[in-house]
This record gives sequence, C-alpha cells and structure tokens, in this order.
Amino acid sequence: MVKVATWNVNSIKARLGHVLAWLETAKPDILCLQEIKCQAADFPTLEITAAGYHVEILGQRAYNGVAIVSREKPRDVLCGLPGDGGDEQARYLEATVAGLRIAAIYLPNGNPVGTDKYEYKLAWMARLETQARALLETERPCVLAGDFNVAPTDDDVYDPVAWQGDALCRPETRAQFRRLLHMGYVDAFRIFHAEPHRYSFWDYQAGRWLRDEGLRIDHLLLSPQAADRVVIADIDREPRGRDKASDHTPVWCELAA
DNA sequence: ATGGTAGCCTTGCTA
Repeated sequence: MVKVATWNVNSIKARLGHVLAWLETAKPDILCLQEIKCQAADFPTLEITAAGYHVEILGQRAYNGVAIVSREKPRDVLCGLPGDGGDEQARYLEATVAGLRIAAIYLPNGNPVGTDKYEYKLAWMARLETQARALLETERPCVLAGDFNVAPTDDDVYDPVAWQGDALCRPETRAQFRRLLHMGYVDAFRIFHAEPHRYSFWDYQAGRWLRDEGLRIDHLLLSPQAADRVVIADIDREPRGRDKASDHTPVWCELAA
C-alpha cells in the first residue's frame, strides 16, 4: 500500500511541529506540501530527514513554494511547470516515487477576477492541462496532488452564492478544472464520498473553522492507472483544529501495491 | 460589520 497526501501548510517554518506530528501519526509514504514560503536553503530539511523522510524542494522567498516529502528518495525531479520559461513563481514540482509519478501543485489563487492575476491562473491551468496530458500518455500511475484553488462544484462550497464570482468558483475556472477530469483523471475523494460540504480549507477570518464554513480546494487527481489501485481517500480534519493551524488540512489516499 | 486573521518581513502583499 502506498499512502499519498497533500497539505498546504501556509509556511513550513510556522508549521514544522504540526507536519512532524502528522508524519508520525498518519505515516504517509508521500506528502506534497504547498506554500512552504521559504527558499530551499531555509527549509527544515534536517528535521524532516530525522523523521525518516527524503525531501525535494522548489522554494521561493516569502511566497508560494512546494515540496515533496517521501519515504523513498524521489527520482527524475522536474522543477517548475513547463510552458513558460519566464514564470518565476514556485508552484510545481514533479518526481517519481514508489513507482508513481507525483506532481506537487500550488495552483494560483487568481483573485481578484478581472485582473492579470486571474489571467495568470487560467494560463497556468492551460499549461497544467498540457503537462497532465503528457503524463497521461505515459500510461503510468500518476497523482496530481495539491492546492488547486478550485472548488469543483457548489457542493464543495459552504456558501456558493457568496462565492460565485470568486476565482476559486468562476465557471471558467471550473471548466478548465473539468478538462483534467474529462481527459481521464479522477478526483480521489469523490470516488468514496458523495456527500456535499466536505472541506479542506477554512479561512482564518470570521470564525469559518468553528462554523465549519469552508471549501474543498485541495485535491488528489489520479490517472486511470492510479485510480485502478485506490482503496480509500479522505480528508483529515484533525490538524485544522490545532493551535496555530494552517488554514488547510491534509487530503490523502491509499493505493494498493 | 467595507471588517475580520495569518505569515511574510513590508510599512503592504498575498491568501
């Protein structure tokens, strides 16, 4: 069995204790991190290594940043999403681990709509579509794991009306996300959970966590070869309830060997 | 209620 997880930690330095605790209890084989918010040299590599994990990092000062933490050393690492050599933002890291091709994704937020930020989000999603198709054509088991900043349907939002104009929910955003599903990727969580109002993110503001007012924007998208092996997927709400929590919580799945 | 919170390391930006 291979356990794969994704977690937007909103600064690895602020969340190191939480991450070490979760590695200890959840014991994932692969954990994709987003918003590490530091350069690779400032990542707490020693602490992660001491916990029995390898780490690959695509860092950036203050913003963004992704990493792959894994029991087995990642191979054939690809830093950055192909398709725009001028893109400086650290949002994509791909590697082979435990026989799986893993992509750690921090998709742009895109707000406010109507600005270059939203244009960047849609362009980034188009590049992701191209890369996802290339991965699909390898016919290997692939997992696109990350904070997609996309709530796929209104069932994934606590107040769909209030959020309908937001970059995470716009029709263009959802249509571009569905392209990944239509080409053959499967939302691992939705294989096992049909119920609405299951969230992976709750804003820090306005008591959203206490009211369970969140969004499901962190996803594990499985290629057909990976989906054929998935036996369970879920969201672990426990870390979100802790002191000094990230505003996101881990999403995970297990694939049969 | 045009706010509210959190992390970065600015005196605002991003989320």
